[in-house]
Amino acid sequence: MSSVTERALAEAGRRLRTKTRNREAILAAARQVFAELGYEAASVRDIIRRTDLASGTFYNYFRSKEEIARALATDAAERLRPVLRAERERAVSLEAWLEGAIGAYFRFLAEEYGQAASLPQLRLDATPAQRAVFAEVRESLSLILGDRLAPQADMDYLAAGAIGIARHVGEQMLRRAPPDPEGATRVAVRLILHGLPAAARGA
Amino acid sequence: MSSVTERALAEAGRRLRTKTRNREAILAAARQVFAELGYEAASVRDIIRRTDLASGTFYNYFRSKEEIARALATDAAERLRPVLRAERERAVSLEAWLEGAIGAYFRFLAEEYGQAASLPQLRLDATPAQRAVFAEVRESLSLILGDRLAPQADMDYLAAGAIGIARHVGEQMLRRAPPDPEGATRVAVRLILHGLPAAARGA
Amino acid sequence: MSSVTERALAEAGRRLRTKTRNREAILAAARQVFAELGYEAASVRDIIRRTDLASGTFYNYFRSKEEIARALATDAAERLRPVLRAERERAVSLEAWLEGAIGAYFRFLAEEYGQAASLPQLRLDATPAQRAVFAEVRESLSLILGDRLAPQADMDYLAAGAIGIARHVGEQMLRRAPPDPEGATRVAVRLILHGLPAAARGA
Amino acid sequence: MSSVTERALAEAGRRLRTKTRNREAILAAARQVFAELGYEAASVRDIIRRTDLASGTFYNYFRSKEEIARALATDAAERLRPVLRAERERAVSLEAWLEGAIGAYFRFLAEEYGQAASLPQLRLDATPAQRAVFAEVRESLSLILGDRLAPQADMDYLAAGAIGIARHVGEQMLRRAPPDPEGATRVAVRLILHGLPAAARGA
DNA sequence: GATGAATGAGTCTTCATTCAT
DNA sequence: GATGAATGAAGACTCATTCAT
Repeated sequence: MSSVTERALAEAGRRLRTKTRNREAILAAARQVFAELGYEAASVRDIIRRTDLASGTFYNYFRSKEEIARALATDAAERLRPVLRAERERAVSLEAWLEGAIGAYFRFLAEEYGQAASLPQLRLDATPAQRAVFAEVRESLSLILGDRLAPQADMDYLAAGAIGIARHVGEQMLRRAPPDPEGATRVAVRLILHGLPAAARGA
Repeated sequence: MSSVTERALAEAGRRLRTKTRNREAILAAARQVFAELGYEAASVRDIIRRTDLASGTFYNYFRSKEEIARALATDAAERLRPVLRAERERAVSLEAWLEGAIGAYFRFLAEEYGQAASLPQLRLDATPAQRAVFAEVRESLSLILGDRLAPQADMDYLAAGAIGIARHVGEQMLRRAPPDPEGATRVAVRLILHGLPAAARGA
Repeated sequence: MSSVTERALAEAGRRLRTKTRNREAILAAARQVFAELGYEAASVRDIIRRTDLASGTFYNYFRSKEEIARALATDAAERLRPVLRAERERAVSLEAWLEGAIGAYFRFLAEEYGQAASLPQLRLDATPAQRAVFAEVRESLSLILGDRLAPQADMDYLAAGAIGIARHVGEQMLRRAPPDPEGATRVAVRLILHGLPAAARGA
Repeated sequence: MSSVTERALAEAGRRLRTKTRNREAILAAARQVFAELGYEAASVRDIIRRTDLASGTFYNYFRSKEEIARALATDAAERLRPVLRAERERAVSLEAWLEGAIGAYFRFLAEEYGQAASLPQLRLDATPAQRAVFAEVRESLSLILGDRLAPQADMDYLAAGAIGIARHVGEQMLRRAPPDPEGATRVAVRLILHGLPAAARGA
């Protein structure tokens, strides 16, 4: 291998690594900023200011503010969904599935937003990938409940309720430092399985 | 009473009524616009365009866009809180209180946002008045659960879970036309009282 | 008429006059700037800087940079066309028509761009109104030439040639201070009617 | 001659050829892009994207976008001028000179811009070389007209008229696919020599 | 108090140019 | 000499807010 080729390869490698590093830095900054200010209030300059890059550089990586927001949301949803799916396949009972799925979600939240000075403005149904997560949950519930599901039961309301528990308990968890995914999971699962009085009793 | 004074009084009355009417018109328009577009995307011109007033007039009633948003949130919370408080005082059981409180909340949502073309971006903890609602709920729960509440129980998580159910089922309800506060209340109450499997069974 | 109404009317009148004045000021500034720099190189700030208005004010009068450019072009074309049309109807001979039309065009140029420090970047075929002017000329020529027009004659080339003369002689005229529409018209008409040698002879 | 020297020479030759090839490639791309988009709207990236070079490489060949535009204009003018000069020297009559010069100009246009999807924004007087072409034409006309030129004749207007014909008929020609330099030349020459009525008669 | 045009700071985005490799 | 990512100045445009009438 000629030294010219060698050098070119080394160069390409280095560049690729820099690009990846920059991309990650921008994504991380955007995650924080969106969490703190919300999509609209966050400006591209807010994002780029948290990196050591120049404003124009942002646009070498993302075509627009909207694109990075979508990328972030899609990315989160796409990392979450296979985990939920795996939990569904592994689960032998509603309880087991809830523990797996909610635990995974809370650990994900803690990792993703544990650093952020503030709470994310989660909109669970904005992008296709996010809608897919919602559908995944709804479908898993139907499947696992099976014939315990009365015909007149309103699956949309029930799934909304379960997701509501997970999201609000999750938010509450993020308010604490350090976040405690295990404890939060225990409460959320009990709430969903047995209701508030039972959960309050510590059952 | 001289007729001069009389006339002045009449005049003052008329003015006051106009002021109140304008203020209400602006608040109503803002409620709609914020619900449809969210706080940031909504512009003062969007709001004022839905009234028959001029843009400058907005600032005779509210100091800024932020102030009207806060006023709206506070106003909603202040209308909701006494209702919740009344329900607490009247309630003879957890079930009765939940039915009263959630029913009131859902009817409130339906009235307030039933018209809006889109969902409100509620942030239940932004203003003092909103925080007060959260505290109200938390306290009511503590009170009503009484000694059924194990010492190690995490009241914040539990309240968050209950509120999560109410908010997400409420949002789901708003997606339907027409909204059905009674049905939604029934599901939410069952979920909170007995958990998902029981609610699914239609218990 | 109550003094309230009176005052309101006076107010409305004053405002209307201010609006008209501002609009004219912006148009005049834009005319200059576009002439000096060309459409692309000219910035809205260049335009607004030549008025005593603030940058945002521009957008109270024109939706965009493109719109004002179109407005300017359309406006010029729409002032020119009826004049050309009138000349066509009045003309008893090709010579009379040319003198009328070219004279009108040159006087128009002198008025419109005589002040400008530099030459306009005229694009005679960009907007519909401009195309209409070109069509007007082409049609007038056909009509007036009548059966003196050989069947194989290429009207597009001929009209282009006549217009080329008018535009280049016109530009040349604008380079002189003060511009001399009469002299320029005389040369252009002779050139078109009899060709260069005859015009050179001063025929 | 040592083989080291030989190899160095070969190397130098190869480099020179590469440099020339790259330069030509960039110029050709720029010619197209400027013709299609105009100077301002064209970006250096547009130009470089039509070559197989990298964006930074552009600046090894041209100091700036402005420089390449000037180079292009100068280059065109410098290729055109000797042809016009030769025609002047060869010409035995005004007609012969016009046929030679305009024919050369139209063939030049057809070659240079025939491919372009759109028309060039020619500004015949921007660069020194372009001004030289104008002067060349003006001078040739004076010379050839000789004493047929009345003392009071305005040579600037006359030259402008002739050039106007050539440019507009030339543009018209470029609008047709394929361009027809011979036909266009015939019309332009007749127009200049005898005027519009004669040209229309097909004389 | 009502009006609505004027203001100018701030937003997203583009692009000529530089520079480390 | 070639590469292509980084830079940051500059542009078009928006909008909360002010203010003369």
